[in-house]
Amino acid sequence: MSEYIQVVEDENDEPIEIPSEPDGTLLLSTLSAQFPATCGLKYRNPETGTFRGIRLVEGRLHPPEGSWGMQLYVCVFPKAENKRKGDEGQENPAAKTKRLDQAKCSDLIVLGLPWKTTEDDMRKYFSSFGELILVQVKRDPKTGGSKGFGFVRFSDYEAQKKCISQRHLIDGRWCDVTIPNSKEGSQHLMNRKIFIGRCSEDITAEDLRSYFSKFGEVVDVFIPKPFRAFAFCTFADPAVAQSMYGEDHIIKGTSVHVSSAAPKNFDKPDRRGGSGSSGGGGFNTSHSNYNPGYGGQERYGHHGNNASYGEDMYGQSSYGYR
DNA sequence: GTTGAGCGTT
Repeated sequence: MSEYIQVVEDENDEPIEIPSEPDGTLLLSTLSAQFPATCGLKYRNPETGTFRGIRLVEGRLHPPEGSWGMQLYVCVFPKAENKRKGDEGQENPAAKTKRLDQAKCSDLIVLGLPWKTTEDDMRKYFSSFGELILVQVKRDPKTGGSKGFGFVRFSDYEAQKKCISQRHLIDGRWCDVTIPNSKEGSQHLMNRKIFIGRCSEDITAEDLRSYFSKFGEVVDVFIPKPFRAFAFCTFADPAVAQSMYGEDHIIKGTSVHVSSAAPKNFDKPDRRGGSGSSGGGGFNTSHSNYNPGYGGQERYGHHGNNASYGEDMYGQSSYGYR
């Protein structure tokens, strides 16, 4: 049964009521719609006053005793920066302010631009979100050809938030906008996406699109070539993606398994030495290592595809490489 | 055969 759950970011805040799903679980996406960047919930054990963590499985938070009740739940945020061991005891009120202070605009990377898109095109498109103070298309210095990505920066943080919260149809291709090299950024991109495992080779991108469109608007399908028995499907709405995590589906007679799309580059498990925290603040989590050895030279060859589908079939070319 | 692809000459 669906119910409303009282949630606060900080124990002293006024609660916001968040709806659970019909099965009683709370989608992390529902929670993060009200509390961006939150990664979980905790509540105080009434008997001891100690915080208890809420179980999180496949994007769903599970009620502690079968029901959420009138209990107050407190958001948990990733990575308590600034906190040395032993400091845990005091929740200083500055903590919240600190997070708010981070709400500054940063450069945003625009991934997946059509080769033909120019800075003027980008400016035209993105200015609808707010005032732009940077627009760039990255090009090969020799050929002058676009590298298929660029950067924008807004002056208004609300514009930035809006912009990174959705996919963008630019000159006929779906593009992602996110914080460069940041874990937050990649998480953002992942939560609209499902990983489809156990695919058979006869399942085409077209099959996946038409099948998953039953559940919500599909904005992208990706099948690695050569065949590797998995695929990705991106929905316009993160809630659609997250509601499917953990499910099995039959497509063309094959049982495929849907789970969350993990970032390609996972953080190294061991971080040693002082984290090189730049004093500047902002979203500078510099710990994503992006595949240094990869050349990506195919991108410059040609646009012809040995993939199954033409680039214009859906107005985008996720079916080829690129 | 269950985790792609793209990250900035300033």
